[in-house]
This record gives sequence, C-alpha cells and structure tokens, in this order.
Amino acid sequence: MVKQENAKVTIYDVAREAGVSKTSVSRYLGGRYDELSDKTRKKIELAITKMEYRPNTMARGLKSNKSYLIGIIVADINNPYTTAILRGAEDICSQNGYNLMICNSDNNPEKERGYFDMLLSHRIDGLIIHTTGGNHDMLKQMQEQKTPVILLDRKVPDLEIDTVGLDNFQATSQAVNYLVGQNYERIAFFSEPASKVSTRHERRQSFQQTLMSHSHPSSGDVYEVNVDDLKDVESKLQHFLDDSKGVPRAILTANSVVLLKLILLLQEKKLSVPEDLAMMGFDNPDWSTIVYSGITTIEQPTYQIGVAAMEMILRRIDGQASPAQTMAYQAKLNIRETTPFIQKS
Amino acid sequence: MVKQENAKVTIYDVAREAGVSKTSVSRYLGGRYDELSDKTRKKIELAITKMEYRPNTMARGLKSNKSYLIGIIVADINNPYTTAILRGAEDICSQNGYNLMICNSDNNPEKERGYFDMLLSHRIDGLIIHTTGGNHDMLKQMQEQKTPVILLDRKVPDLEIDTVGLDNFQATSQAVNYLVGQNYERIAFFSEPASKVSTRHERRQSFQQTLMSHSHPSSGDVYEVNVDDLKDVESKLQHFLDDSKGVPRAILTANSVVLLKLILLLQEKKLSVPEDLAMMGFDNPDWSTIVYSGITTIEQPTYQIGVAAMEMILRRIDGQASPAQTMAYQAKLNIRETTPFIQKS
DNA sequence: TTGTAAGCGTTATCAC
DNA sequence: GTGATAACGCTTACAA
Repeated sequence: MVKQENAKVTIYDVAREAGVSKTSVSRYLGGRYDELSDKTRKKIELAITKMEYRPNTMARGLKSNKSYLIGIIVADINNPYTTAILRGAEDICSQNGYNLMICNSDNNPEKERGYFDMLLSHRIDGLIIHTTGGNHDMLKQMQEQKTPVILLDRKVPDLEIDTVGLDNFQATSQAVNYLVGQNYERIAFFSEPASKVSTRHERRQSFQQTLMSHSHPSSGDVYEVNVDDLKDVESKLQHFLDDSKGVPRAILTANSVVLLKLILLLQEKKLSVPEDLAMMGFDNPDWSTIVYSGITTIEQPTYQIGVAAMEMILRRIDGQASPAQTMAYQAKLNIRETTPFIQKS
Repeated sequence: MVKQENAKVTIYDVAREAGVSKTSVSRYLGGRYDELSDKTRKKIELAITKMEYRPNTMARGLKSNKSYLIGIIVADINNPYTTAILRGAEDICSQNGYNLMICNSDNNPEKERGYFDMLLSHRIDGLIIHTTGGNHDMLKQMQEQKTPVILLDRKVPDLEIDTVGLDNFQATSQAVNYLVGQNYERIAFFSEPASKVSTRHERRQSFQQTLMSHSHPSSGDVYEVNVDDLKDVESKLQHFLDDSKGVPRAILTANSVVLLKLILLLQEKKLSVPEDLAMMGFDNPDWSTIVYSGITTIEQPTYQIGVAAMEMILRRIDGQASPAQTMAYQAKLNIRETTPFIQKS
C-alpha cells in the first residue's frame, strides 16, 4: 500500500515505475499507440493502474492551451427550467471529456461580471450564458479573445453570437391562439420586467401581435411584475381582476415563477381556477400536473436545448467557423384542466 | 485598441508593458505590496487594467499546487433541496476566490465515479459530496491523498469524514409527534429505497422508534417506493389505503419527490386531502404552499447547510486539522392545511 | 526594492 | 520505437 503518495503521482513517476521515458507515457495518454510497442504499452498500462495515476489537467492545459473546462452562467439555478438545461448540457459535456463550471448569476449583472472574470482566469474553452443582458462589453471581449460563446435563451443586440433557445413567437402565439379558441374574451399576460431580457420582449410582443390579429379587445393587458415583491404582483393582479369582471378571462404567465406567485395570491383571494378565471403558463414545472388537477402549460424542450447548446459550443471549440447560428425550438402545448372551453352566450 | 490579443496576455507581457520584471508583477498579484515601491505598484496596476490581464489559474495552480477549484457532486440537481444548497455553497465559495465544479450524479454510482476521476484530474482542492453511497473506495482514496472531503447529508460507514446535514432523528420524530398529536391513528412513511443512503435509514428508523414510543399501532407502515416507476408507487399506496380504511390516517413522505408522485396518484384516485387522508412531507418545495392550500412540511435549512459545508471545507483546505466533525441542523415544522386536528370519537 | 533563474506536470520537437 | 529537452505561465528562493 503506497496509496498515500497518490496525490503526487506524476507522469514521471509512472515512467520510472514502467521503466520508460515520460515521452512514452505521454504518447500512451494521448492514445498514440502506433508509436508504441506492445510491450511498452502494457508496461505503462500496468504502472498507471497500479499507481492510480491521473493526468494533471492543469499541467496539460498549460501546455496545450486548453482547460477542458466549459463555463455556463445561468440566471436562476432555482428555476426548474435551468436545471433541466443543465442536465442536458452536462451529459454531452462529460461524454466529451469536458467539465462544466456552473455559475449562478441570480439575474444580477454584478455577479455575472464576477463570474466572467473567474472563468476567464480559468481559461475556459467556451462559455454558455443565460445572460442578464447587463454585460454586453464582456461578451464582446470574449469574442475578441476567440473564446466561443453561446447564448442560451436570451439574445443580445449587435453581437453576432450563436443562440439556442425557444421560438418565442411561435410559442406565444400558439398559446394565445389556443386561449382565443377556447373563447376567453379577456386575456392578460403576466411577465417579469422585460428590461434587457430579449425573451421577455419577444413573448410580450408576440402576445400583443397575436391578439391583434384576432382583433381581440384585450391586447393591451400586459402586466410586468416584480416577483420578489408580492405587493406589486398583488396590485397588478387586482387591477386585472377588477377590470375584467363578468367576462370569460384568462391569465398567461411568462414563466413558472410568475405562475406560482399568482396562484398563491388567487388562493389568498379565495378565487377558483378555472371557475373564476383560467390560468396558463410558460414552462412545465413538475408541480403543474398536481395544482388545480393540472395546469395548462407551454412546455419548452429544456433538456434538448441544453444538449444543443453544448453540442454547438463543442463544434465551435473544434474550430468550426461558420457564421453565427440561431436554433429556435418549438414549444409544446400541454392542455390540462385550467383552461376549459367556454360556451359562447 | 489592442484587445484582440487579450487571450494571450501573460504576466510577462504585463511586466514588459510596465517596465518591470515578472517577479514584481507576481508580487503585486499576490498582494505583497510591502515588497513594492509605490511607483512600481502604480505602473503595474496601470498595465494590468490597460491590457485586461487575468492571471492564468492553471499556471498558478501548477506552480502552487492549488487549483482554486472545489468539486461538488450532488445526487439530483433537479431537486430544489439540491439547488438551495448549491446557492449557499456557491456564495461562500466565490466570496473566497474559489470556483465550484458542480457535478450531478443522478444518484448513479457509475456517474459518480466518473466525476471523481475528472475532479481528481483537475486537482480540486476539496470535495463536497452528496454521495450515492456506492463508491466507498474512492472516498477513501481522496482521504489518503489528503484532499478534504465533506459529506453532505448522507454519511458513509467506517470513514472519518466531516458531515453536514439535517438532524434526521430530531426532524422525523418532530414530524411523527406532531401527527400523533393531531390524532392520526395510522401513519405511513413513504421513502425511496434506503439501500446505501444513510439519511433514508435514519428517517425510517426514527419514524419507527418514535411511533413505538407512543405505543402506536402503525409503526410497521413503512413503504419503500421507486419513484421512477409509478406503478410501484401506486401499488404501495393502494396497499396502505386499503389497509387503513375507516381510521384517521396520514402519510409522511421522506422527500418532495415522493410527495409529488403520491399526490399525483391521489388525484387520479379522486381522493381528497385532508378529507380522505392527511399528507405531510420532508423538504419544503415552493409549490407546497399552493397545493391543497398548503401542505404541512418539515423544512431543512438548505441554504445554511450549503454555506456550512463550504465554510467547513475551506477551513480544511486552510489546514485546520481537528478530528472529523458532524454538523446536524434542526428542521422546522411548517404547519399548513393538510394535517388538521382530528376530534377523538 | 528589484531581478534572475529554477521548476511545477505536461506535450511536442527533435534526435537517435 | 524511443528518449532527451524545451517550452507553457506562473511562484519563489536566492542574489543583487
């Protein structure tokens, strides 16, 4: 038992144990078996397993100018949307011998900037980012350094960067068309403040356009709420409730966080869904199947989006030089109990 | 504008730009300002910002034998329990200049082993692990290599390792005592298979002991279910339902995943909560406030657990050599609507 | 206060 | 086929 020295086993130790030079060991590690005799290969193999040798990624990276690290900055790690994407990304990532460095910006541009610096110090080979939208310049810097960047979900203006996400126009109009088809006469859209987040803009815009295409009277019912301030959400909700009394009405939420908060408030107000109003939301959190016997949702192929983002960045790392691409996935409508058909009177 | 060279800016480039030696720059980076004249310091400062220099962590690590990387292997990144811990851990981590490498084992020992290897190759300075329990030997290897390890939530036998988690005995008996006090006569405990997961054993054991201490008749009602197999969950649930007809009854679930599945099934069976039976669960997912107007839960201080685990490992990395510690946090009871008081007949 | 030089664990370029 | 040897970007004796 000499395992306690393990931490320090280097390529040189292996070479000595196997009675060869470190060059040969390096060749073995690189899989260049054709440059090795069977005998040496066996000897090295043996020494490596015996000594539990693991190549030092830092040394390797220093030499080869690759870290085998991919950074991913997500906006909200508590959101099921995020973790599903993470799973997709990580699966592909580790299959390809890379490791993911996951950072959570909490939608805070300052934190995002801090992670940028750290990741750059680690010389990540690529970055996937669900950006706050507040660090345009850093993104640009990354590009100038030739570090591949993939935007997840949220785009930024003026920069030519690969983007993977949802087709927000299709998704939103699908949702709105469905609600209109169910004969809801007033439809409100509740979203977090659009500010610098492109996704929110797109959904909002598509919401309004689609309603207008139906000559629908409620195309102005867009509410931006701050989910961290329940009072704010409450007052906006109350406004809509007061304003839409007596007609078939529905709320569409831009994500599951907003949906959750609204439901909380509706329960406080003793309002029933779908009797008092219909509810429908973006994303498809696991709990949407058990609340109100099932909430109608617009589901994103989250795992697939994570996979696609990672595949794309790996291609860029491998040197693929085509112009910036955008991959927009289609959403899936899950019709459940909170949006029943309304008989026209 | 010479930013496009940024990717390759090295300490040497900075030194040249500032007209000093790289040693001085290194001193500056290490914050050893007392060894520097004000003038040189200013020059270096200027050069660094001008060139947007970022020290190369790999080179630094290679030399100093530190990676500034902390690995964390979690069992299920989709679980809100996990992400809350992650947030706590990451906050402390980045405050201290470290970066987290988050790996998701999906409760799969094979995957866990793969991540072990990768993390070891990256020469992580420490490991926090929510272990599957299936890689005892690797944990041992880590210890022998003097890489600090902290067990999150789940312990392993025979190994002296720091552990941070919940006081499962206290938590479970608190839950059971509460239910008994509410006059439930049959109480079932639904958990995932205990197998190698210590937490599950502890909760199960505490469940049974606490019931026995009340001379309660239902101390045998422990069900182990495979949450990925709804049929399995369904048959166990049905067994309990059939077996407990006509008396006040309650189900306590060992985590929120099990809780979700059971609720799904109860709704399929058109059973009402709390009218047909009471429900209570470990963890406190955000949706527990909106289902059944609020589910009674046993809440863990997840964020705090993440913080504590990270603080502990940083202390170990800094060389603190005290014997292995165990930090067990108290759970908090959230009384809501699914466990009403039953009038004794 | 400053600089020179060696070395961390790899890979790659040469020779043999 | 194989093995010295020089980098990679940094830190740290040791000199000056």
